Amino acid sequence: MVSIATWNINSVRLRADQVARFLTQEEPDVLCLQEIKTEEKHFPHQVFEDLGYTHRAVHGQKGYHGVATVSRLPFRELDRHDWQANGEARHVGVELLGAAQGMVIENVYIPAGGDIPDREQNAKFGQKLDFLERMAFWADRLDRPTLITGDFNIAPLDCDVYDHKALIKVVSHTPIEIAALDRFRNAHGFEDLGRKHIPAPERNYSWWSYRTYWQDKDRGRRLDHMWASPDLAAQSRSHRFVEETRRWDQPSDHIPLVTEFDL
Amino acid sequence: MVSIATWNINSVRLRADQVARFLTQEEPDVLCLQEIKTEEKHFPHQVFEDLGYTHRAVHGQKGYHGVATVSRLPFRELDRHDWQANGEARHVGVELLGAAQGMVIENVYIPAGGDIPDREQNAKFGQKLDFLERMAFWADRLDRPTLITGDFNIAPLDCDVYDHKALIKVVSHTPIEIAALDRFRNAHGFEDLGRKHIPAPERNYSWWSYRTYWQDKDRGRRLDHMWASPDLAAQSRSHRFVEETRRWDQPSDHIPLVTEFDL
DNA sequence: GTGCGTACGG
DNA sequence: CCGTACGCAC
Repeated sequence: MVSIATWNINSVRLRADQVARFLTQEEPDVLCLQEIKTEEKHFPHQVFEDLGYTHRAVHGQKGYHGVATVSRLPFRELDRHDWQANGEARHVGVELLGAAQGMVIENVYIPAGGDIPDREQNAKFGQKLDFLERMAFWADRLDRPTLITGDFNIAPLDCDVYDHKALIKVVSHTPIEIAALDRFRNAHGFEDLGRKHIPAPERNYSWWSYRTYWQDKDRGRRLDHMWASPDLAAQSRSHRFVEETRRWDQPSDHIPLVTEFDL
Repeated sequence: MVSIATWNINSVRLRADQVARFLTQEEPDVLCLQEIKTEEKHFPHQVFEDLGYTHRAVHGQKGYHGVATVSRLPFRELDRHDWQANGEARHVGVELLGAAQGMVIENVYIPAGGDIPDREQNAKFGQKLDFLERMAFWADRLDRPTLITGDFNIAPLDCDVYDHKALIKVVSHTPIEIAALDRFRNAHGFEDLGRKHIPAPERNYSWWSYRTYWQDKDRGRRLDHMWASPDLAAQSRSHRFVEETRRWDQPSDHIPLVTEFDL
């Protein structure tokens, strides 16, 4: 049994203790972090080292974005794709060794895309769509059991947001983004583990805006995902979202997801 | 018995809980704060109100400087001098009413003066000297029992710094500043209560640089003072500096002083 | 709302 | 080193 977690931590330095608490409590074999918001030289390596997460691939940059994959199983780092070719740190890929030999874990932070869902008016939205197209091109050539996980910044299903009709024109839930995400998924035939294990239309949010935190309206969206190649998906045994982190002090706006695989 | 305290708090909002802890523990009748670093509209009034400090004179500004005098004895606010005439909030004066009728408490935050002790090269140093000259002119006309207290940003005696020879050219301990401070003191005949009660050359520091905090060299300076008119000084019964606040979490770089008067 | 960079003052 | 303000991104 191998368990893999993902969490957009929104600053790994500020929340190093929360990450430690999560790792101690959930004991995943691998944790994929997004928005670490630091260069590797300031990554809190010791916190992970002390908890047995001695294998780490940190792809960081100053202030924004940044991803890291930490593991207590040995792995080999494969690549760091820059699908926008703009130098942003949004991906790191590793291949597990040992017990889970051969499993590839792609950790990605897809661009948020700005506020206006129109590439003429908003270059960031165009970049998000282009990023997804390039990911689709890349996925088409994948030929190994792959888990791609992270913050996709898209809530694809109607039931992935608290109000489908209200959000259909809001970046993260527009038809054009969802179509681009679908092309990417179909390019490899990924299976959406979130909805394999928690079937639609069940509530399954992973993100809540800080701006409406104080309200208790539960205005969530499912922006974080774990997608697996068909053969690997068949080996997934459980999947859960760890919502209690939201109730910790100064929480991230995202919660972690954890999947267990029979391998 | 009336007890008066002074503390450069270095942000009263960030350290409102530390101020509350200090007030609960030491129970001074009056506390003079400097570097509150906030406009009055964001001053944590309720914290003081809840502890019985229902009389407050807050002279704040956005981001920098700012002084406040809080009291559980009634007082009347007298004035807010702007000796630099540059709009900075560096002084507030009050007159105690009731039990301690007639005692005037002048709360002041003298400019730090920049890094270079030369008014040709460093305008801030000139402003500090000018500020002191204007205070001397003002002090010459005082005719009531007055306590002037706060962060004077000058360590006048050789024993008021950890290394007299090393600091003689460092702003806060240069002969020209000390001479200006002496003129101010002599203009009214103030008595330095810190050295009345803790005679030179006894260790008596009130400030340590954040830059050398991690060292434990005790590189302190006596920058905070309580000076009294001769008649009032004769009524002072005890004086102490409350160094334990330095060991609290995220401490101010200054510690509080407390004086008790027999009146 | 909450994070980080930068700039400024100490 | 440690505060605040501001701008930017999400």
